[in-house]
Amino acid sequence: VGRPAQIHRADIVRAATDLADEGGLGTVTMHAAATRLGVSTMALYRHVRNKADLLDGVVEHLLSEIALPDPDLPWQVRLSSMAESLRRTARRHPGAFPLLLQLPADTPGARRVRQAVYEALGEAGVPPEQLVRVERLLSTVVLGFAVSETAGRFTHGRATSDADFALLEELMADLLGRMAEERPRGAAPSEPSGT
Amino acid sequence: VGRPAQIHRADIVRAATDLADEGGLGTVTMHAAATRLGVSTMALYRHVRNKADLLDGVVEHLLSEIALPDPDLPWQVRLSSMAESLRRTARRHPGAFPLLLQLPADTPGARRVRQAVYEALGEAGVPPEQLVRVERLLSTVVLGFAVSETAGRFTHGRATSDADFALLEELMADLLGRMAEERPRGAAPSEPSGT
DNA sequence: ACCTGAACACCGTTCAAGT
DNA sequence: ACCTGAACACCGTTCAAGT
Repeated sequence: VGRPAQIHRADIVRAATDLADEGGLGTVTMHAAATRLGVSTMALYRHVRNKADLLDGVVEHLLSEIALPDPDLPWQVRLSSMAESLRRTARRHPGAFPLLLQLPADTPGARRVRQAVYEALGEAGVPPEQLVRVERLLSTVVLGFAVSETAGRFTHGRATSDADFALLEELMADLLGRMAEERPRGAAPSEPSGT
Repeated sequence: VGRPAQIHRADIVRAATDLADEGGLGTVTMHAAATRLGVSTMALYRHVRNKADLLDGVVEHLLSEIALPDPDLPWQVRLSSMAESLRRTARRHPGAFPLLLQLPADTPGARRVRQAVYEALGEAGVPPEQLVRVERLLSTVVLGFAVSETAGRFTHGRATSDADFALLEELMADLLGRMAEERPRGAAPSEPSGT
């Protein structure tokens, strides 16, 4: 009656994330995570509902690593820096990252990032009724790129990836220019910018 | 000595694909595929090297379903029709499709589609030394969209997806316009077109 | 040549039992 | 309250054996 917990949910999530990054998603196992924590497999079930819940935790952990930029920076810089932060997270977690593209993005961590994108897009002049749609499209494009870059569909080196991403950013800047016909704002309209 | 085979690789691949589409990738099991074919689990190992090889087969099967358009059609129509065919394949195989984004695209089936895209892009006026790069970017964008649309990251209906995809096509048309500065070809340059 | 039974080392999960 | 041992129903894979 009243034993202090030896492990916490965050420990298990971290162990699972590390396993995925070291050996791929297939090596993420209740047994392996428990062993890594020096505890029996069954002990995990006091802290996570089941394996699916554990993987949700991993996704949430990845999202929490995406840095939100200073809101006082110009919107182009903010979008661009969030996209870079997402790519860095993907590179840090090549095994676990593909989960992001497959789970419905409706968790607190996902909303946190999305909200910051909405604000930048608003300043960019995207009309409010188009915000949801534009964010969805941009995040799909960036996520798809990051997963491809990370999960092995691309085989070339970093320099090529960076150049490709720069081209993708130009494309997205074009989209923003196209969406922001009303409400002119202080941005140079044809500058290769955001997200 | 000399017993006629009861099952063939194609049967196993089809069974695995059906399982994935009905119950998700997690339900694809050597046991389940064998049961579906009315054969013992171990019989499969005469026709596929292991489970990874089976999943490669599934990817190849999906790629084979992407229809290549008549080469005499205008390049815009061809790109657009290949993209639509890919989306249809994704919708037909929601469980298995995400595999496409994660496996290196270096199989005969992948090359077959890629080659057709190269040809269309060439006619669009993309300079030869940019072909590989542009194709890579376009396929990443379309694949990322199709996986998101299919694997549950989006929760809205078909109409919204179609509208989003139309916007994505405009984006890609912008890219082609930007890449095709030399070698003017017979295309209307600002028409919402390809891939 | 093709298929199968038995076996092995692993999975996820539950439940009663220990402290 | 937290952890564990034993147990169950499942995995992928190998190998010797059947026809």
